[in-house]
Amino acid sequence: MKIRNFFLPTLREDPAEAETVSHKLLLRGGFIRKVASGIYNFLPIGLRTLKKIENIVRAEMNKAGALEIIMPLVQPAELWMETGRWQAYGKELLRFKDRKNHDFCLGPTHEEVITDLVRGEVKSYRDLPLILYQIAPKFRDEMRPRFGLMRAREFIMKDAYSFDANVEGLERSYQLMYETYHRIFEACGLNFKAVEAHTGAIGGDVSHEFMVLAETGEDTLANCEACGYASNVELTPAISGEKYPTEPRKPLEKVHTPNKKTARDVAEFLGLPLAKISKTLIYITEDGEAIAVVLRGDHELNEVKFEKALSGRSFRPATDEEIFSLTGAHPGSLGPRGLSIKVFVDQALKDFPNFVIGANEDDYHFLNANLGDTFDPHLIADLRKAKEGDLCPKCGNPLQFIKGIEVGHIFKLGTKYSSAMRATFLDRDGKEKPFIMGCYGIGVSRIISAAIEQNHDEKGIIFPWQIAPFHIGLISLTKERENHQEIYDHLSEDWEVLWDDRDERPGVKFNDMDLVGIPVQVILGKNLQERGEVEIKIRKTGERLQVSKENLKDSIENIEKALCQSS
RNA sequence: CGGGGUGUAGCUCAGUCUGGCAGAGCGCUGGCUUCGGGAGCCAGGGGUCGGAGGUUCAAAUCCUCUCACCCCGACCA
Repeated sequence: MKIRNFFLPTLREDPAEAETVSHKLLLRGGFIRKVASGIYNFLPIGLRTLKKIENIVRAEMNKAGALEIIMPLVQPAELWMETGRWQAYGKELLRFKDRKNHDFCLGPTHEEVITDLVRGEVKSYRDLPLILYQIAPKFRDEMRPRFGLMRAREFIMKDAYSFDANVEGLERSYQLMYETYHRIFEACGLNFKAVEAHTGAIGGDVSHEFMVLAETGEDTLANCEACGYASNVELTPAISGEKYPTEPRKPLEKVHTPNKKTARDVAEFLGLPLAKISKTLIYITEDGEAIAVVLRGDHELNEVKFEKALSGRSFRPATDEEIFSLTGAHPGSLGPRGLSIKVFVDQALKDFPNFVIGANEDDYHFLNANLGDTFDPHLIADLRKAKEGDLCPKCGNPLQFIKGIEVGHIFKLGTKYSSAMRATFLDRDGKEKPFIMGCYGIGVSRIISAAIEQNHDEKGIIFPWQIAPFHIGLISLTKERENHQEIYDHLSEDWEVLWDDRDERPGVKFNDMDLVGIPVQVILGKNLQERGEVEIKIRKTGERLQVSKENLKDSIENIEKALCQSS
């Protein structure tokens, strides 16, 4: 492709609307343009990258025996009512009416549609297992779209759904997809990790997330180098390596702590370590019950664990007014002693001697609180987030905490949707049974952002070879066009080449080529005419080599191999 | 939805406090020179100052309402 015939509107300056690296570079490199918040045009070079990823995903899914289909973005409310998600899904589900006043929504996911399809067509265990997938736009009306393609409202997703006759079949399908996902992300040249994850709104019990490792990731992963255990931190059991000293229980002592609101303030004021100051949080469940949660001052509540402790009931923080009427104090002086509501205590406080609690009286705390003596909790459980220093739940070695971007998520759904929608088949024993389902998502457009977050420098993007919009950027610095055309044709036999044939200054061409992240640059300068040599620059390393025209293809082949191996 | 911020040329932004001719750099068009890391000079084109209403002799600037976008939080594949 000659740039003269291409559409590549690059920007010299960072657009004001972008904050993160990938968002800035996607706009500057002419990959995307915004249409509305969280809604983007893909320009030619952006679409090329998207298609590269799609094709890798498609090839691996097909290899695994999955069958590609396309389902509609617009879906009727009736299907969503069958599973109850028309009510349950919340405002992310964009609902509207057609001209006949019938309710519809834009599909944020396709469990209902696929289950409806399969229940109508598949009647026998003989037709199972079946894995269907699509690569198609999704719409989720995110309350806060951000970071360009990272969290868009309209985005491209690969979603696959498996149908099996029994749990053993689901296990096989799940495992197949787990392995396929590894192959997909490897084939994309990404540095990633599969972790145990929370199932969220899709439902089901077991799930894994696939995380692209990048410092700017929104998720935190706990990783054990010793045994390979890895989980999303919202799921990681908090296992401390700390041993509490056996210390005699001292008598409870009320102290004046004027205007000391945070655990940190109180610790400083009392001259005690932060860990010794407990904090009490008040939450209200969806059915209106107030619950107090007590944690060590240096620990944070894990909301996923808390929700499990509430048997899945959702909750919200209590307002200051509610807190005052429940405890008689304001936040900053709350404690578990003497409360009439249920008290949940994080297990880190078990056997923790003589800690500080709020007195439920403004500006007062108690020293030397002890579980059992000072108050009796209704529940002692693992409620806090795992943190630096905690131990691997599998092997007991210290965990590492790293940041990641979620690009894939696989779930075992079981019969959640098939039962609700009465999607059944006749099994070998002649009995009617609901399909055992799994679902498997990949954020195809998000991968572009994740790849850039993981692979860039101050000059721009450094695409992995496998998903680069072009393999070779050919830069003409002199006017001998016929010679250059010949090299362009020659390279195009084996690779996708973007030829900068513009009448621009060299600096402009170099900077644009660096910006858009094409892995190999071939620079045609004076040496071509004088000595028959061209220069190759490797975008990732900055390495430059002079090679003769004759050796050009061999050199690039070697570079290609090296780039594909290292990533 | 709560808190904060920004809307002025295609892009980045100044001008708004203290009302008085609509600005700069980059990009764009034409010309001359330049040509291995975002060139120089000359000449040009380009604006409902986000929108509506109000105050005023006069509004980008002050007031009211409204819309859009960005950031933080809550939420989430």
